[in-house]
Amino acid sequence: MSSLRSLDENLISHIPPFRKLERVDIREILDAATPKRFSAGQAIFEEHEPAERFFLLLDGHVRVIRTTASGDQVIARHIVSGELMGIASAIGRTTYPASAVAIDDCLVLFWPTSLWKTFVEKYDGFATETYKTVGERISEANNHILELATQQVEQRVARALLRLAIQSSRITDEGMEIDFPLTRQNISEMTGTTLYTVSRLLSAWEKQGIVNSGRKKVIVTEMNKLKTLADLDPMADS
Amino acid sequence: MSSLRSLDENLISHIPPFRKLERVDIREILDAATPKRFSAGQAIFEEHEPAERFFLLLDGHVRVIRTTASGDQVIARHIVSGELMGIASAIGRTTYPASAVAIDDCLVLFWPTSLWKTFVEKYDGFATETYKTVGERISEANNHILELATQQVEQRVARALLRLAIQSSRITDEGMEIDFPLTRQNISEMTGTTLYTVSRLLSAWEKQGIVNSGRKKVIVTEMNKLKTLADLDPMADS
DNA sequence: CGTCGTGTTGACTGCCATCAAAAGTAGTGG
DNA sequence: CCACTACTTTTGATGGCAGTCAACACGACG
Repeated sequence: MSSLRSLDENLISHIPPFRKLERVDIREILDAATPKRFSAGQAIFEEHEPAERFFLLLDGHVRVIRTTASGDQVIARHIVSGELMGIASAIGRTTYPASAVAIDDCLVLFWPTSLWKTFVEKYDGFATETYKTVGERISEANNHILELATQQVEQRVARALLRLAIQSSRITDEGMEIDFPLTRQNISEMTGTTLYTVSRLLSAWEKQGIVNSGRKKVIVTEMNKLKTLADLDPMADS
Repeated sequence: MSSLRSLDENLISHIPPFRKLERVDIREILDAATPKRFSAGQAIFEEHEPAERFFLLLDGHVRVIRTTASGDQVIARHIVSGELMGIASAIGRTTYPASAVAIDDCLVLFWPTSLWKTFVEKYDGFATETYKTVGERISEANNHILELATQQVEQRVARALLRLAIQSSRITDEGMEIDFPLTRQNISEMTGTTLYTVSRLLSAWEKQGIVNSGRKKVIVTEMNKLKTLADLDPMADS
């Protein structure tokens, strides 16, 4: 609708960090933003790179990835539309702590990191809201640690799917379908296991009618049963 | 030396978040602080409790613990003298995300959470420095996730000991002795394993002359060998 | 129709959790 | 000073969860 030179204010006016701002402020923020498209598979930023920009994902899905010295990959989180990313500057970092890769075609806005300070000082509520986001991500990370340290693979995979279904799925007549391509390998990288084990679990769950999965696709048909697996499962005699 | 009513300014003047402040400011901050002692084993604050205070550890060691629904405990981190803790307010939380327990006798200062905002606004550099701390803790958490997801128990335990030795040890003629009581169970809770496995590892390492351990005590005698175990260990034929 | 990425399954292995029992170490109070 | 208790540590025996390797099936896409 609007040209690249003049982004529509409604694009971001409802998104938490900007929600409390006046139209004028939003106008200013948008005028300072650069929009950019990324196609599926493209890297938006890379780990260890100087954090010269911070981003807002307007459309699409992004995977946040860390890689070990030995080449193993771990998926730290998924970013969905409306979330900020690459906000290393917020926490005094000068490089990105992880890589971000577009899962499907994405539309993002970005700003130079130098503007972060301005945003925080000038726009009331921006700081508070983004630090709340940071806080939530810390909680997520800590929960992840707790899971990895104390739970079995089955529970971890169940939880990962639950989170994805809640965070980013569309409802079909079959159930909740995770709305971006997701392979067994991806799931294994989210849960610290192998693609083989994930495949076996999904096969088993498919037989029990809990999920319905295919190539790069997972539909959760029975949330409740999946929740049972995710919690202190009383270990059904399956 | 100084009475409780008038804390010495040198107590905190060298600590990062306060380092850049004027003496007057430090005076103000100290006058608003309440000092308190905790004896070994006492809880300083508990998970889920409303975060009414934030703390500065002046002396002693503190363990930050999270507990699962099923009763498993995980040690998230250790706090050493000079660190802030319970800074949930910094990241928009209203409750503590974990419990803090005094490992040995501790001396802390605390302030009501309501002062956080004042500190951030009034004292230049305080915000920047503390957010840097937050950033470091996020990195730690993410590294921990990476380890749990990709490494074997042996490497994780080696890394945990390395970190402790670097972060909080005194040098003796035997080597680097971790300077607070630490049991096999504690180590297992840091690394997502069992006390039995930790015991076996330490026994093996003792035979190889890498560590020297006893009841609630660990001395690292060969940092380099431990580092080898912590990294991509090329799997010696031990 | 061939190729490549993805998914499935079986067979095997091994790391590490679990259980059990005994030995070592502080700290206590008689 | 010693016996007693509680906690911590060690070590062996056993079993199972899940990783690894290999082979094949399936589906998408040019």
